[in-house]
Amino acid sequence: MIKVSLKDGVVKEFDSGVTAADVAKSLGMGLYKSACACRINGTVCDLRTTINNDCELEILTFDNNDGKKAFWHTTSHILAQAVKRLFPDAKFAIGPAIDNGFYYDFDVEKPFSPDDLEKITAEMKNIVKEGFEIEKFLLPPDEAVKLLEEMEEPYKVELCKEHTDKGEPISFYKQGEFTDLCAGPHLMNVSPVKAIKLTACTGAYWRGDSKNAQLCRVYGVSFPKASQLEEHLKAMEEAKLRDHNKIGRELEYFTTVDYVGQGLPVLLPKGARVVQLLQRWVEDVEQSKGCLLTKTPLLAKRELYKISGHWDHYLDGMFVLGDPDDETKECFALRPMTCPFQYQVFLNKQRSYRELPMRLTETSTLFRNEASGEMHGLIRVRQFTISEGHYIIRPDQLQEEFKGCLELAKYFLDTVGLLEDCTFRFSQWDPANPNNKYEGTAEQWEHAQSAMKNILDNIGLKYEVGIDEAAFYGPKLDIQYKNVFGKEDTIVTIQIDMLLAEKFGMYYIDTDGQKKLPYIIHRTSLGCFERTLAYMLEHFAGALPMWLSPEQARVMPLSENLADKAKEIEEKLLAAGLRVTTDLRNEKIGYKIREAQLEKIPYMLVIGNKEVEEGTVSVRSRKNINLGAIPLDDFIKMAKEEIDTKKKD
RNA sequence: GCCGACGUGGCUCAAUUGGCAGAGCAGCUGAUUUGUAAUCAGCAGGUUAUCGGUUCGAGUCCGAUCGUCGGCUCCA
Repeated sequence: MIKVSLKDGVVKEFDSGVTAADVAKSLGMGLYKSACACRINGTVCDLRTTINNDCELEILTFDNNDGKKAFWHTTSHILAQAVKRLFPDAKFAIGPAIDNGFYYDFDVEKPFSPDDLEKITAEMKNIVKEGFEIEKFLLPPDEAVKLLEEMEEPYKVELCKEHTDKGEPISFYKQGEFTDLCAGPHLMNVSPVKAIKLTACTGAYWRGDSKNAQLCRVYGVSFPKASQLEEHLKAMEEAKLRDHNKIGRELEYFTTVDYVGQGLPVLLPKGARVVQLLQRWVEDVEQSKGCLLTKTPLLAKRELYKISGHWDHYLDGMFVLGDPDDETKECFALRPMTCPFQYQVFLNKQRSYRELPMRLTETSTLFRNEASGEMHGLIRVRQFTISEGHYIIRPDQLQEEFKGCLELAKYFLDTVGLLEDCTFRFSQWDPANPNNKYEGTAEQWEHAQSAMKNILDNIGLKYEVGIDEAAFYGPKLDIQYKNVFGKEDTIVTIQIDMLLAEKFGMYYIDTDGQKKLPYIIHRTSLGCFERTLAYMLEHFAGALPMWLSPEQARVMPLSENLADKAKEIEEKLLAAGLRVTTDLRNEKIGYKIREAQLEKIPYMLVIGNKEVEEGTVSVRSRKNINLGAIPLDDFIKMAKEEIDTKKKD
């Protein structure tokens, strides 16, 4: 007999060799039926896993993330089975579960059309009705390869061969006539997959390398119940209503113009105002924390980028003015990064260790010639302005300065309401990167990365590791944020650079009178203003906090007779430093309110005869709360407090 | 750059198998002088993204370009 520890400390005894599914069944048919996978001593496994020793066991249902993933992974196999039936020539690549569903990559002559996807969905439903049991079997590596070769699945053969040198058996899953190489885990049966939706069909490169063949990737999502699928699709639709690319245009924060160019948004007065407010705030806070503001050129000669390494590593990403290959003529390029420009401030004269840390900061406009398919609203653009900084430090100052950068970024992100949804990624190099992306020696990289790891672990920061996500000169701590579609981008990055100082001959005279190389921390504090604004628009669904609202209050007289009084009130509010307009149009109050609500104006101040007599304003907030008549001075006081405290909603 | 979807007044959308480009909102003009999410009437607004092709005839079919959206790759 073995002892199995279950949830809440319950321990039950079973015969050795019992499966996790048997244990689930013994706990109740309800649990058994809804079980998707299990966790044995912390490892996610199949329910068909046999248990031979004492262990901790958790049964995972669809409510659990790992349970969901098993459910979705099985759905991806059902998708593959349906494709095999309808398109026998399709070759199969990979088909994993992802955060919000699953996908499967196929090599097909012609990408699937929306019509094809409908047919495939119908076939998937048939397969679910056929109710196949899912069986797992193991083969020795050579037999596994042989089977996949017989199945004429070249991609699978390639995947399988990578595991053969370990000598361990290779696992396969089989449902009805369909067999797939797979590590699992999977459901016991296809039947629970009741509600399926194939959401998209796109291109994706084999092994994520654009040099490889492009495959046809089908995305989908599935649920045990139709109602859950409906809820999910509804939630997706609602998320799209917060899309900054939609509301940012509707609310007149920005626009784009075909003949200006892709990735070159035009900030309209409201967008420009918010960016201005953010910039002033960031610059002021940074300087109060010991940063020195710089203003450096937006372009430079090719020679500067040759020193920095950007010419070798980043030429494709730069806007070059002149012929880059004609060495006899001057050639300029718009700057894609601030680093080499800001270093010139340090290089201006000989520096002492006493001057370090030298914390340089700049509101820096950058230009990157991104691939045409990459642009997205304000999140991914070709010209953007970033709160960029380079801290030139002594090696012994690394930990403290790095922590300072992180604290600063967290303060900014928290104040604008985005920190709670951020995640942290420790981006490391990949010594095996095939494109010769990284500068420096393995020793230098190990040194920089272990220094960063120590700092992160000392702080106790929770982070994920991203291999091959580093900058060409050093490791990064990336602060990541997801847009309304679930796509993740970097909002803030803090990087340790032990390489570039030497390239630029940046030395300081240390206490011993010797020239020493400093370390450099590259960091943003609030990231790029356009991107941060985009995320704020999504987070707040367009209703930016009062302190950042381009228009904080709107005065609305009930009739044109009160226009003079309304203007007087507007003047007082403007004098108090509030951003206010007056709606003098000859319209009903309901109409004016409706427009102000749709524009997300924080406060609407209704003025009638009663208010004029009393010296009050009737205050309505955009949260649909009528605050009633308030003395004007009291409203000003209330508004100023909300602004001064940078209240988040 | 690659894969897929898409592009009709400022916005949201119509326009039968290829057969007169239309509506609501917004705008302008006038009336209305208003109490917390849309007052009424009139007027104007279009080389259907651009260029080319097929056709008696193209918003509709074909090709190219530009742009938008979702992925891939890349990246703040």
